[in-house]
Amino acid sequence: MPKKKPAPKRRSGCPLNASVEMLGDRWSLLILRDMMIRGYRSFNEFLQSDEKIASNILADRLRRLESYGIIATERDASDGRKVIYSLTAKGIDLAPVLTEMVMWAARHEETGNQPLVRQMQSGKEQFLAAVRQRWAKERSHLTA
Amino acid sequence: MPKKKPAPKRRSGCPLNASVEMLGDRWSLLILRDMMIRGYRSFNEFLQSDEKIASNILADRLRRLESYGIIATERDASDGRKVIYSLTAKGIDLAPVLTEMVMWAARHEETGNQPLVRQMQSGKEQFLAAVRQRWAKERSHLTA
DNA sequence: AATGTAGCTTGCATATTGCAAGTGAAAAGT
DNA sequence: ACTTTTCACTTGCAATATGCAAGCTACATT
Repeated sequence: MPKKKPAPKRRSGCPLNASVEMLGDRWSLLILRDMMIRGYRSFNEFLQSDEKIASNILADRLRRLESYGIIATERDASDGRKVIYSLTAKGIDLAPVLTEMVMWAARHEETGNQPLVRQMQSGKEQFLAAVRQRWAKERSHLTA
Repeated sequence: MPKKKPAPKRRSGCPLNASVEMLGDRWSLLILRDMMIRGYRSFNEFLQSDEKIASNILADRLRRLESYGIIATERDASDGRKVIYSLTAKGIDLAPVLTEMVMWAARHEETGNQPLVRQMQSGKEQFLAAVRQRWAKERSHLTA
């Protein structure tokens, strides 16, 4: 368990409010989905995602997510233009939140019946384990 | 399982995007928390909640949540001024989402160490069962 | 050297939010 | 009965956030 932040001034002390202040907007969770499920890691990949986020908003959200410790940025060693965005442990811990949101919408709304949904429904815990494992593998070069 | 809505035009077909379009703002989930966990049912109760939502925003969010079928409204039989807001089945199905968001923040942020958090951590499934049971009880007058 | 690419920033129009005050109908108090 | 409160909002307006198109800078490629 990583150390917790001393919490900036919030509207209330409720943990749900903390989550909402960090993630409660129309883009942050979609960026995290792209990182967690699709393996996106660069600015241009996020830009080209289905929902078509504007580049100024994307830049702002990446900055915010980093300031919360949910994602980390590093420069690409072999290409000085590229920035690599990756999930921190705190970010990967959001997997259960995303999973529940996907399952809820799949259950109550007419959405694309992506393979993702079936994968989640057929075994939530296995799905989460797979996400975590992939994440650990991708990070291995940082801790090695 | 209730019938799904034919989905208004969305930015994408991803179920997570559907969830974010319905719930991705700074207030909706807090209103649902108040209904689900605190048992709030009236406009004034929501207004007085810790985070101090503005009355125009509250009115707008209640309208939106109703339009999505997440909450229902009825007039109070014994007081013609009062409107009673309650969760639908679709709304109560958000309990796992709220739970995961609370547990995530409690784990990674310095938030008030409410009894709620401990209750959730000590047994998520029991907590969810309790919420659902309380909800079923409150609704019994409607289905009787 | 010229062209392309990645990750942004800037300017500006539009939409959303937040604050304070006000409204109308119904209930409670006198 | 009539005055005051309560409840669920609405309105006006300033501040903030969002979205679009274009531009910019540091690399990288040819």
